Amino acid sequence: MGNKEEEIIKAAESMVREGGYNSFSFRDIATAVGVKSSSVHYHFPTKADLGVAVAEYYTNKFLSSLGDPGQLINDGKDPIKIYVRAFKDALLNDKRMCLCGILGSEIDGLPSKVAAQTRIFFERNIEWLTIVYLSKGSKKYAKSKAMQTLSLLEGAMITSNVLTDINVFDKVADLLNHA
Amino acid sequence: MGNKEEEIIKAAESMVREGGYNSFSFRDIATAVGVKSSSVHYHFPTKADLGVAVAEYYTNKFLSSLGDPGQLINDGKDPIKIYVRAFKDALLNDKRMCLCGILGSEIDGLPSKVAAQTRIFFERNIEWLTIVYLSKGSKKYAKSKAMQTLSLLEGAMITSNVLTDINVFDKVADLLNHA
DNA sequence: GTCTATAATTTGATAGAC
DNA sequence: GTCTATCAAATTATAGAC
Repeated sequence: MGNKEEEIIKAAESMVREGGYNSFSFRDIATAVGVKSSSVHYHFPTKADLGVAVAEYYTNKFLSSLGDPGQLINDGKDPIKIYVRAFKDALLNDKRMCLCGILGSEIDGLPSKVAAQTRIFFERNIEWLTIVYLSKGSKKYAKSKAMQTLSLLEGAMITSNVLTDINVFDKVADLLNHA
Repeated sequence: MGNKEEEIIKAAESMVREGGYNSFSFRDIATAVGVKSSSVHYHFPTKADLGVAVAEYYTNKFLSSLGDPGQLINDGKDPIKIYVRAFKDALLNDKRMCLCGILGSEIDGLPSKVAAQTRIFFERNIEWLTIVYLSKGSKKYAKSKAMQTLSLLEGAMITSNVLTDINVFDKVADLLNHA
């Protein structure tokens, strides 16, 4: 991936996470990275292409930050703690929603290929969590637990953001310690 | 509220819930209710005005559908069951996200008065749930539990919508029965 | 209250020079 | 790869007739 491509994707990530897929234009992106909008179109022909690239970039970044669940378990670490921390970091460092949480909430209005890529974020996260819960012994409900954890944290980010109180995230996430 | 105003608000509600605040235009609304866009501006001078009205309308509709929590408790009903059911109804009947879940995820990109009205939805829902959890005896954690329940259900709607599987909602909401 | 007309700006996108 | 120039369509919004 060229340097400019990554710059564009990062600018777009920030803008989607601030106000959603329809909240920014190619000109906004161009200004942010110091080129003209036609140059952005050179790298990403359509807005949907850019949307797909951003969702894919974010998904890979997020999942690789988690590490391999099997490895974490072998190392005696608590993968759920790490998972919760990853969401909180997104909220703390970037002071923003989860990219795929926003895209997910808007999914019925997205171009189909952006919607498809958004779905992949959810599927890969559920896979990751399912492996963890399987290792904890809940054979039958591992996938349900995975979906609960993901949903709770997406919701926690929204509520925390709406109430502009970072402590809300911790209070909500604490449910995972008592379930 | 005039009849046309309500028609406009309902059309806008549907469109926001499909793709967010920036996914529709005054012309879209006008076409949907059979008038010209200038007529929509007559009722709601700016888009932010319409956004506020929609968020307020949705909040009142949702909370009055729940009923009074004290009354429900007195009647020996389970308010949490009713609360979960209200979210599921929104998903089932309208086949759409929670309006304020979408607006909440986009909140940093919304006009400030729309953001403020969105915040009110969250606050009023937390108040409602806090009354319920206080009655169940958890004095210290009632508000935290309220925020957990609201967040879980908002997340459940997103995940269920993204995976286009209504059963996901039930599986996620089931966490409330084991916490 | 709704219409026609229109303004001013923004949008996603393309053609072609350098 | 980036630029200038440009396009057609869409956007929010207003003025004024009916």
